[in-house]
Amino acid sequence: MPSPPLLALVGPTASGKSEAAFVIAEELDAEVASVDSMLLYRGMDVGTAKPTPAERARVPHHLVDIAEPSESLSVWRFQLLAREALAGIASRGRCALLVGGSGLHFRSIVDDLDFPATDPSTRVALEAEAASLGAERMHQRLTTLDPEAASKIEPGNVRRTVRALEVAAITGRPFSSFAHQWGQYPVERVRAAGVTMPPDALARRIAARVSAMIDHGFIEEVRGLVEAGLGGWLTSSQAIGYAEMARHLDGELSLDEARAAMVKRTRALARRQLAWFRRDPRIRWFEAKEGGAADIVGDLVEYLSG
RNA sequence: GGCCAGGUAGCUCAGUUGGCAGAGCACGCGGCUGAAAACCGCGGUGUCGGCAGUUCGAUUCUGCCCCUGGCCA
Repeated sequence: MPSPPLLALVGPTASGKSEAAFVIAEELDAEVASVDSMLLYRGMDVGTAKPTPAERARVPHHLVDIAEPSESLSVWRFQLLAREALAGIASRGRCALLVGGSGLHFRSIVDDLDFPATDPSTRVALEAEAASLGAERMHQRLTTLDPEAASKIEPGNVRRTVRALEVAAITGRPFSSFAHQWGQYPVERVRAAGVTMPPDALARRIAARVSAMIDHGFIEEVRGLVEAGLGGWLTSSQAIGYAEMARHLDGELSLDEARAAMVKRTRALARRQLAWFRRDPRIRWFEAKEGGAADIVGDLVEYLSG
């Protein structure tokens, strides 16, 4: 890890992180490394509230627009690319400002998580088994193979159960043996500021942002992506708004229903993001009001510049 | 004004032959290592419209009142 600690600005979606990040990065002469699982995809701009090219020309942004929506960029690959990006920033003698709300991606950068390998054919076989046997039977099998992992994964969670079985099958090691660092949060690695906001203020910002997206070409953006093949189990097709708007274009949902679903999912996302970051003891929290993180940028700069 | 239907959780409603009120959604909380904006789990938050009456006990039965919707004037 680079000797000046990594700087980070985290928090729930719609809290104004990106906006504040420009100012902070300029103040601190930093480059932004996005920690966002959806900003990775090219062409998904409006619905992800991606900083515009003009904004990104002002301050260099990394880990944005590095994959096609038709591919799924896993956390594992994100970690590799993030390390490259960070090395590049360090080689320029600048410091990196991590900005985003994807908790696992954040930890993949600051905590050197060791993601065990995957194998498509093993995965497919296990998924087929799970489909016929059911989640509980797979979970029972995991209990005999890796009791520790099984105790942490809910019996109804097929996806994680299958993944744990897959890891055991390919690596010969129990899935749980890869999670050693999970409960550790090395403080020296990162200086992180977190943005919170009163729940009702955040809810209003989310509703306003969803409406603004729809007014600024989101429907056209999704139409184009669907025509280009977005759909199925692609990561990109599960992004909030894209799934709902595709259904609207299919005539399954009215525009108002799609809008309401977007707001609902975004609020649920914000809650989960907060739950994720809340227990990271490294994060120093700053409460913003209706105006979002931009209004408290002075405090953020002061803390991050240490 | 008359007749009918209804008033129970933030919303839509169920229910109690009279015995501490319950579903879905919303909301809150939690978990998380190669799909993570994914995936999974936990939690009922309440003057049962108001005031009287009957009763050991009323959200439930009775009376009056208030409110909402529909139909008729």
